[in-house]
Amino acid sequence: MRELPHPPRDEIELAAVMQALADPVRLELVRLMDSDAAAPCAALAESVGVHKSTASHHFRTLRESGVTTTIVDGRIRFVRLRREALQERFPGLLDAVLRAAHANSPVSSRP
Amino acid sequence: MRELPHPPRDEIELAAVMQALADPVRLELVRLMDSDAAAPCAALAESVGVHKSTASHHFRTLRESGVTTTIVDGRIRFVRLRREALQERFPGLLDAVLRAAHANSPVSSRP
DNA sequence: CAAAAGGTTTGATGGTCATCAAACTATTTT
DNA sequence: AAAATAGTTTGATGACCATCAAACCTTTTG
Repeated sequence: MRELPHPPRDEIELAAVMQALADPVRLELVRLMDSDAAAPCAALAESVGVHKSTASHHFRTLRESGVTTTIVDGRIRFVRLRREALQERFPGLLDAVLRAAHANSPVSSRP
Repeated sequence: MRELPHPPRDEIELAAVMQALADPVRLELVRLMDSDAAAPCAALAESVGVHKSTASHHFRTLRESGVTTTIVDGRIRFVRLRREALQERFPGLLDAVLRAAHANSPVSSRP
């Protein structure tokens, strides 16, 4: 059970976070992470419908920007949002983005 | 005194706004707009130190994403943040970004 | 009218990025 | 030991983007 490297809280950069959250696929991934806090990468990747190498790239971008942290358990990776770190570094930002992301693609409107 | 076209409030897209705010130069521009609500484009462009055609491109990106509105007065353009529209569409998002941008910038501590 | 001022538009250029496929690594299961 | 699982890495490709320079447009000023 080890953790993949990510930037310390005080070195998280605004432009990098904004960049990470500016892609539709990554926006959808963080929306899913917000709803299901402990989904493995594979499940998330399948939900958004991209190739696994593409998903891997997106998870790396999110992690290196400081948005997520990744925990390796055997051959499975769990990704979760760095809520407290982001709240301390950029208060209200993640909450506002998540709220907007949920409003933009409501789960309840699925047939 | 006419206004350049921009997307109506309900058609502003999250990914487009995030994209617009993911560039360091545009982030600096909106930070300046937050501090000085009525600066003409030329002054802002000079503050961030880019070529005027580059500045023009950035102002267009901000306007077309829904972040700003532009008013033409003679040969001068005034750009301002669409605060109410953004607050209604994505509550708290612009505030959080502006707060983060000000905190990140060593120049002045508050608007 | 001519010149200046404030921007926009149009290339051209270099860089970054999202995507997929294929090969690879590491762990677990059979 | 072999196969399956979960992902990463490494190209390759095509798209988009930030930048500047030069020409252009519109409005104001001399």
